[in-house]
Amino acid sequence: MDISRLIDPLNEPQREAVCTDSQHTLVLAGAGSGKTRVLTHRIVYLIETGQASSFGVLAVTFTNKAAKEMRSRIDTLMEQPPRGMWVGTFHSLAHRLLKTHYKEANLPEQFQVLDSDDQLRMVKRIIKDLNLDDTKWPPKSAQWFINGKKDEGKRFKHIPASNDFHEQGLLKVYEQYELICQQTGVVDFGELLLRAHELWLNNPKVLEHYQDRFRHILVDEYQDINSIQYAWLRVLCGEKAHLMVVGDDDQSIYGWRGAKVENILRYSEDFKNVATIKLEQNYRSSGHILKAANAVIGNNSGRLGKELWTDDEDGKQIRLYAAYNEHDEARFIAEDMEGLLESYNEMAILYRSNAQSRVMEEHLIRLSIPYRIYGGHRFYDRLEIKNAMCYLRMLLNRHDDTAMERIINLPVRGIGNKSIDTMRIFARDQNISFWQAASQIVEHKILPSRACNAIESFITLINDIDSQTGDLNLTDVTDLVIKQSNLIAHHQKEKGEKGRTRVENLKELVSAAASFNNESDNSDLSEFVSQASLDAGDNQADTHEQAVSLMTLHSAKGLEFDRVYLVGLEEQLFPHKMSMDDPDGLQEERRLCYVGITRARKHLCLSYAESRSLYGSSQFNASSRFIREIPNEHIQEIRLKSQITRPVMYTETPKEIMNDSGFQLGQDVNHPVFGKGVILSCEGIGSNARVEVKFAKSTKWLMLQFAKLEAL
DNA sequence: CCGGGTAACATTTTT
DNA sequence: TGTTACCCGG
Repeated sequence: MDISRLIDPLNEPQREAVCTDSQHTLVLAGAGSGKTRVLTHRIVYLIETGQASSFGVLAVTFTNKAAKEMRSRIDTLMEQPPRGMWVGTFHSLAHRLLKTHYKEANLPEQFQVLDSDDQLRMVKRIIKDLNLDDTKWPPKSAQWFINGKKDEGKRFKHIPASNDFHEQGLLKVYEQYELICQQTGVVDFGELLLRAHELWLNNPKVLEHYQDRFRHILVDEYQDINSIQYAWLRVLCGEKAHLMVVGDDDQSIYGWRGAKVENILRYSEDFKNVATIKLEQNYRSSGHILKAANAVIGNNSGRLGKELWTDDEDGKQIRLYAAYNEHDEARFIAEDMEGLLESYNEMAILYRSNAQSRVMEEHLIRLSIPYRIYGGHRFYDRLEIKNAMCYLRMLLNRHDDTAMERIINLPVRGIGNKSIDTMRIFARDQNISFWQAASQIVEHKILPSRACNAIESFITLINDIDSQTGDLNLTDVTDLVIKQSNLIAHHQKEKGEKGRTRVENLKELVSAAASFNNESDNSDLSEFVSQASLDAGDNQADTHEQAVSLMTLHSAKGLEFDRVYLVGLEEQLFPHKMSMDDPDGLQEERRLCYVGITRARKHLCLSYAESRSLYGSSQFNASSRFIREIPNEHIQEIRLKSQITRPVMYTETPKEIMNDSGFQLGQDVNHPVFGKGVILSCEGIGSNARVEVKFAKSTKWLMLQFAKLEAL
């Protein structure tokens, strides 16, 4: 077998990693050093040299996207697509295991996955049922508590009773929550991992089977692994498996949700015979950018220590723009992009928090620059989609209370809150499911006849749909559901753009079902519903359209662009005020900055605003310490064009700077419609001259030739 | 059932 | 400041 095509394109450390004989391997892969390449080549290498069969390979990632990417890259490397190989996220693998061994895991065959939305509803209800004050125990934080515990691998029974009154409440919620999940046969994300781990521990035979099978286990993004994922992996590996983990301690940015960098730092202690390989040659960014990244991350302590280098030239210096407010910042970027011939697809604006995107949008729209915001709600999280999915869930399992509660009066069929309350209490007292409660209430006419009729119509509806689905395929079932349930009609009645998009989304769901049917050759409804909760539902519908990408630094991890604008580099914002006082928090912020810088291939532009209005009030923050951590020789400061002034609060008397608008920054003006305002900025010449004015209720850009502005 | 008014809220996010 | 969730009145 000729493996030169696998080996030849690699550099020395990459090759070492791909060909290692070591049982355990830690690959420290810096940003842009080719880690996915190492992982995929390694897998194909193992198979083609006969060291592993494809059945014996397990590769774990964090996101579905990464799993998909890995799969397709392996497929292109291999002469024939490998069979029986497991590639997936921790969650999807756990789900698969639990589906197969549902009995051993003490789950119903048709158990469903509870997404965070459903989870929150459930927690809310429990808090209410327990008569807990939801101001003292906000559902969100109870949810956070539960998930945190599960990420640590702790069930209610593992947690010692607490003296703290507040924690006692949380524990009660947790206890009740576990109970209800078990009763209704639903499993949340953390539970998937927890159960999968317990499956190993409680069923030695099952464990043994998988230990025998998976002799080669590979894990991507190892720095992001949490306690329960680690535990699961540790048990599966046992003594025999070969474990290769790939990660970068400098890119650990999910500590706040349970990821433990310690796992990567401790790897050589936890496993024996570890070969450590560092990938430090970077193939992505030019010199200045890389050196800046090294300098910044160099301020962190406790690193495993890597220093990226490149064969590439220094390239362009990093530009630094000092804006005087967030509008100036956004305007500068939009104008900077406007004249470029590069493709918009190769540009990104990265920010620390989502709230920053709006101003950017405004200015991009103004210059008609197409953009796409990442990290919105996932397709399957949209209201109308969730509703439709709940109908599907009801077909699978009538006792899915969460689903039923959501759709029993949707579209409206005259079952009011009072009736639902009665049903809920009835169900709880009798210890039966919502569905059973509904049937009995109808049967014994416990509610007024109008309500009973309505409830009965719901029961009939579900049964009717169910009886029609007999030999239909998945696509047709979905289509049937959205029509028969009247969801389409319901949203069609909604006026405005909203209703239209909702109807479109519902139709999109039918095509999603169709493609699930085709791609995975699977028409199992249950699988489809599970996949929906485990999959983000690919947000990137129109990737082909040219557009600038806007996203948070977190969601930028793993991506790269020719031209990156890293904005809002101000103390309090980045590093964020919630994290900066804690040393670990600050280090994580710095890693985030490192991630941001290393996203850029050729151009990086940093910016900060001297004044930023956030949540109503203006803040005057110092520029971020991260800027100062970059040596000067890599930075080129950009000064403003002559007609625009620097800082100066608008409330103060502005400097004597005139521009083509004839107005001064900070000047008070009056507008016939909007009333009194203050000039924030001016731009354009002659008939294009326009000013930005802050009025009492809004801030607007006005064309001077049209707006009848009066100086005060 | 809708719509308006208003109080509370506002890192980061995948599964 | 802008959004959103929730409450009350019509």
